[in-house]
Amino acid sequence: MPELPEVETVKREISPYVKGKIIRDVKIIDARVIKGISPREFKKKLTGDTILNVERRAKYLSFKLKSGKYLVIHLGMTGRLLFSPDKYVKVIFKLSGNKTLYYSDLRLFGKVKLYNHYPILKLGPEPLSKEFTPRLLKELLSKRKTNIKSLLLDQRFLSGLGNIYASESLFCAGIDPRRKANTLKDYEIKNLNREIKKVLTKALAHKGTSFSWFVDAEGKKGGFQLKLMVYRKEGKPCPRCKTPIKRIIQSNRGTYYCPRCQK
DNA sequence: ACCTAAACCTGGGCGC
DNA sequence: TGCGCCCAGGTTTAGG
Repeated sequence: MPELPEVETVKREISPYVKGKIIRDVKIIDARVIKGISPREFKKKLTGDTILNVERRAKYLSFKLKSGKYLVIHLGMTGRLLFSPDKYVKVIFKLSGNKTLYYSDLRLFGKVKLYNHYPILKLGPEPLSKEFTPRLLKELLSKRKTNIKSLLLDQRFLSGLGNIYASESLFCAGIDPRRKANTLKDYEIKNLNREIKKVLTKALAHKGTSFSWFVDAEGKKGGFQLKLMVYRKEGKPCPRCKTPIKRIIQSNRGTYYCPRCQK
């Protein structure tokens, strides 16, 4: 489900409601989502602690706790943080002020983990940060021989992009997803850098993309699925030149692109 | 060091 | 209705 814009949307929605709240109780419905420690330990360590704030890094949400610990949640493909339960609730956090936060996850690719200290995650730069410049992108690309699409999905290279926004950014930049990373020209790198920022910013303004799974904490869908150019549009006309959109497989993931517009 | 394929799960949608 | 297949917003691993 969730890439940077979706995770950021969840963060913005839940922050005001969970900040300053005490975790009164933790109920674990399915222990498979809890990583690193036993469900008993998890519940014991968390109960009574206070949530100071919520941050997003890449596709991770981290809850900073008063004790100095960090509760880190990755939504995987179908993870949700909700204020009302759905069919697939796996963990229940009872908070002070009569608020309950539900972690729901159909496919169980998500992760809930408790760190004793600030988590060190092996992640590339944030695409919406000032640090992510054409110059930095050029530097990162220069060492890599793999295709540009797969590289954009690699979180150690650049963090926050997923399958939707990788395809969309490459379309907007007019770059063929099969191109070897180190063969991109300077002007293409500049375009790609700009389009990544543009696509993510726009998606964020629409509160993310919702096909079937993504909803925010209030259960509301995003709106960016109406703005997609190529993603999941195989056979449909390219919005720019009307050539049918193609779907290919790269690193076991579907890639959508226009064979005419993307060189 | 770098790259790819498969594994982890459950469900929706389609053709027959 | 049902079966079998393909598809799905992600990450980690095993192996070349």
